[in-house]
Formats: sequence, structure tokens, C-alpha cells
Amino acid sequence: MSAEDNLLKLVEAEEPDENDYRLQEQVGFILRKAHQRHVSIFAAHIGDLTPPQFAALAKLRDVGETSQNQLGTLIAMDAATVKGVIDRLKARGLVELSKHEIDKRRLLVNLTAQGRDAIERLIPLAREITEETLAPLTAKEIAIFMKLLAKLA
Amino acid sequence: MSAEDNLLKLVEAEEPDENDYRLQEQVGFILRKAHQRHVSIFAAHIGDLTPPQFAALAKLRDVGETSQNQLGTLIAMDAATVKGVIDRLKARGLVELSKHEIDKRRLLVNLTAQGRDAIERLIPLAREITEETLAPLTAKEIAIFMKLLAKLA
DNA sequence: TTGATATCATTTGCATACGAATGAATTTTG
DNA sequence: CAAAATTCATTCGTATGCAAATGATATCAA
Repeated sequence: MSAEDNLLKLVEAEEPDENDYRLQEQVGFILRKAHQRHVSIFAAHIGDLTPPQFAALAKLRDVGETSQNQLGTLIAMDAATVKGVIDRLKARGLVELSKHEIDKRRLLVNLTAQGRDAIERLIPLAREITEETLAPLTAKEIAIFMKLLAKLA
Repeated sequence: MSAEDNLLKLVEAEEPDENDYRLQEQVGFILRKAHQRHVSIFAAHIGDLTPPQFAALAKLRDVGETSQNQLGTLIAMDAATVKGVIDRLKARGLVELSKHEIDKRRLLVNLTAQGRDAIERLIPLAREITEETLAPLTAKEIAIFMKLLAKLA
């Protein structure tokens, strides 16, 4: 191989050929597919609630009454998104809303008795969902994957 | 420690306490956050196109003219979703549609000259997006992560 | 205290994402 | 061949997800 060939190879290694972009190998594309698969598994186990709705109930169970915005922060939803989620949970009687006594801007959210029953009943199913989502990996791989995924998120 | 204590520990290990469900540690929740972060990085680099729109253009560049449904399969979008994406790309002159001569059900999609220019121009930015998304990981971690993520998706 | 800022919530507009229903065209099968 | 099943595309309804604009309230600072 000539010196020119070696130089060419080096350049290609540093700056990949523009023609060689493989969508299927990009992290964003695979992340989107993995997320889709998870949502599909979720729907198969819990048909009458979406993952965001479940997240809201699960977090309210953790922290008790909070403001809508604060809840949004805890479950990684912006104000506009969390409003829709809470509205739908309220319409189904799973959460109740009240005004903050002191700070009149805040809208407090809390579980109803029915909402508490629902989340307690659903948590075992949620464990199964996590398990099934991770089923393609071994226990060791799961440990590694979760650590790295957390770093990315 | 008594024999009873050991038995108790064993049972707890197999069937975790129901009170101890941590949303923040569930794979679905973190997957959703990682995906959100990626979309945000994407938007910062490529403001005038969404990841699904980019995926459609990139895949058309790979495979050339295809039917709308086939394209959807290739980029993991159902028929209803891909229609919206293609409609918007068409409205912007980045793709063109035509009828399949033989199979009258099919709607063929292809890049326009403008669409081809756009995707060629954007691919280098997409490389940066992938890089930035993976920036919290070392090279070795990236290799491991991508292998495991692909298994999950 | 008051004027500038910041926070909480809502609304609008746009873009995925998918289930379900529908209709048209093609393929399979009995 | 003819009926049944499948495929391709569209439409509708519902649910995130986020940017931007708005209004109400609260906090900070001069």
C-alpha cells in the first residue's frame, strides 16, 4: 500500500464519508424505537392509562399534594403537557384539584381515594412492564444499561 | 440473625415491597427522558426539521423512491403518522408524490432536488447531534450502550 | 413602596403517535 | 373463477410534547 493510500485511510477514519450515514445506527433513531416498544408493552399491560398518566399518579403517591407545575418538574413534563395529563386524570376522578391558600397562583393536585386505589393496584403491573421491557437483556446487561441510560437522560 | 430473619430477607428479595416503587428508576421513565433530551439537542442543531422528518429524508436518500407505507416501515412509523410527516415535507417541496403505475393503491414518495440538497447539507449536523447526545459517555461506554440499546429496540 | 423580575398556570398552534374504522385495490385460496 | 383475506392509504379521535404568548400573582431590588 502506498503512502498516499495510508493518508487517505487516515483522513477517512477521522472524517467519515458523507455517503455513509446510517440512520438505523444513530442513537436518536434507536432511542425512539426503544421508547415506542416500551409504550407498546405498557399499553398491553395497562390499557386504560398512559405512561405519563401513570407517572403522575405514581409521583403523587410518593410526594403527596403538590402544585401542578412542581409535579410536572418531578415527572419531566412542561407546564402545557402536565396540564392536559392532570385534566384527564381529574375527569376520571383519580386526582382532585384545589387552590393554594397562600399563593393564589398555585393549583394543588392530590390523589383521590380512587386514585390511590388505582395506583396501588397498578404498581405490580408496572413492575411486570419494566421486566418485560428489559427482557432482551441479561441481569448483568440490565445493570450496565440502566447505569449508562441514566447518564444520558 | 435468626432463621426466621433469613427467610424474611429471602422473601423480600424475591417480592419487593409494594411501597418501594421508584418511578425515577424505571426503564420506561428514563427512556422517555433520554429521548426528550435527544429531541432537544436535535432541535438546537436542526431547527427547521423534526427528527421524524429528517428520518424520512435520510431514508429516502438511502433507498430512493418507495411507497409511503414502505417508507413508514423503514423508519418505524405507522401509516397515519407517516402520512402527516410526508404531507408536511411535500408542502415544503422536499419530497414529491406520484402514483404507482401497476399497483394503484400505492403512493410513491421521492426526494426532490431541493430535498436531496437539504438532506446532504443536514447529514453533517446529524453527526454532531449523535455525538452530543452520546457526549456523557466514554467511547467504550458508547459501544456497550449502543449494543444493549439495539437489543431493546 | 414601587417598579422590574420571576413564577404559576392557561391557551394556542403545530407535530408526532397510534388505535380503529373505512374504502380501494391486490393477492390468496378454495 | 369467485370469495376471502391482505395490503395501501386515508380519516377521525385521543394523547403527549413543546414553543410562544398572555395574565395573574409573588418576589426582589432600588
